[in-house]
Amino acid sequence: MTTKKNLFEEHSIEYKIFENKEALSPHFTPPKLPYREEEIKRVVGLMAPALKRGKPTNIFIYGKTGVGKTMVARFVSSELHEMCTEKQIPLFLSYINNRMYTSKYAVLVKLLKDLYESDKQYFEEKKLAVHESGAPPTLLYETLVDYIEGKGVGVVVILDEIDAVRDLDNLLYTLTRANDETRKSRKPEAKYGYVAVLGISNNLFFKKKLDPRSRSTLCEEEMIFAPYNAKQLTRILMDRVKLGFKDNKVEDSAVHLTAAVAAKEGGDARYALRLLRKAGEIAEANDSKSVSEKDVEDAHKSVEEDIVFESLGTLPEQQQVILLALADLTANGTANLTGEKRNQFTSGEVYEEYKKVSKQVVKEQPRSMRWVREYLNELEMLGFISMQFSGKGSRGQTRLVELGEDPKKIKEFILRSLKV
DNA sequence: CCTCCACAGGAAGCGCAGGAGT
DNA sequence: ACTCCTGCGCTTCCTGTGGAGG
Repeated sequence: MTTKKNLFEEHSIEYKIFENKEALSPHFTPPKLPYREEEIKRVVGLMAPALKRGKPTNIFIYGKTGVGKTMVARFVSSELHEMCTEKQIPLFLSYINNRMYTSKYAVLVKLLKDLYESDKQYFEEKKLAVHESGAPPTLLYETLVDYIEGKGVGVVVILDEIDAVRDLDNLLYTLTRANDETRKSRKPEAKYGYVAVLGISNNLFFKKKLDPRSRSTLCEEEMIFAPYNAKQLTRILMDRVKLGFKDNKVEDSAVHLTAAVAAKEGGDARYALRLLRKAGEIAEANDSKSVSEKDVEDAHKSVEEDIVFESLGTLPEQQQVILLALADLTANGTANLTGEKRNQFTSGEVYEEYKKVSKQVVKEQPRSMRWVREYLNELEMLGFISMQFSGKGSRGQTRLVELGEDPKKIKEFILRSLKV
């Protein structure tokens, strides 16, 4: 006897444990942000001038992943936007994730596109063109200034993961110059306009690389978000449990364990939620009547692997090849004269291995050493490897490269991701 | 002390894709 | 349709640097 199965059948199953799975997703904005009241208050204070048609203070927010930086920024700015709309104060809000827009040029194009989307009418009336890549940068800049001046609109740009912008100095200079220009040329009848920047980063050290002028621009006001501790995470999770799960489907002990694990991982709330969601999925799949500690433990392992694999998979192919080469070196543990296993390799050694792997595994011409050094820097920034200068003991000036994760797993993941 | 090693990272430039201006 | 630009990914060339070797 044939059982006809609809393709969508498994997606139409009613959940027994989840009430609203969305509430556990990283994109969900909860109605309340516990333990961030102070930070919210401060950002509100700094942005408040917008309500009097003044330029908000530029803000730089720093903190590890999953400590609510983006949430606070988006929450406060959308409230501000709401209030401005109510009071009929022109304000434009743009959220840009710099992981996707990694140059001044790309950011400018994105910003203009957003402006166009929100105000097509004005753009067409004034015959301001929307530019795609290829347009001269000065033209992009002029369009931006024209719009701000002509409309007298305040523009608040949230630059998330701002450290990913390669020519950040240049970008900040351009944006602030737009301010000076609109202010200078303001005729009595002209309306007020400005660009305010809210930068977010989880890498404090990048600040040192900025040139002093752009640092003082960006960091007019600096805020540091501390990681959540286990107790705070528990409360955050409890709130979400109420929203995301049916009543009494998550054991208290499971929540506490999740919070404890996430606290140890650096107080990352996003991680905690992901863990809880995975635990819920496991419980759901097992047809359990509630989420238990055991489910959280199981989720811990699989989430850990998911995260590594996901981030590995988004890397450019050549960077994956480099990691593969490094993993090979580390796994084979090329013994030195004294016979001990090494896990650090000079950039030259990595390059030699990379050349081999690139030709053999991916049938491709290896990149030049100069460019591989650039790749290595990127991989370090992303935390896949760590590097330090070879101090004494080594001849010449080089850097020692070390893999951050277990070489066997990296190897397995990359081979899977490259499909070879 | 000087020189050399083994790189680091800046500068210039090249081919390409793709928009602007004509 | 064309020429002129620009950004992007990358190579080539180059100067800088800190310890090792003589």
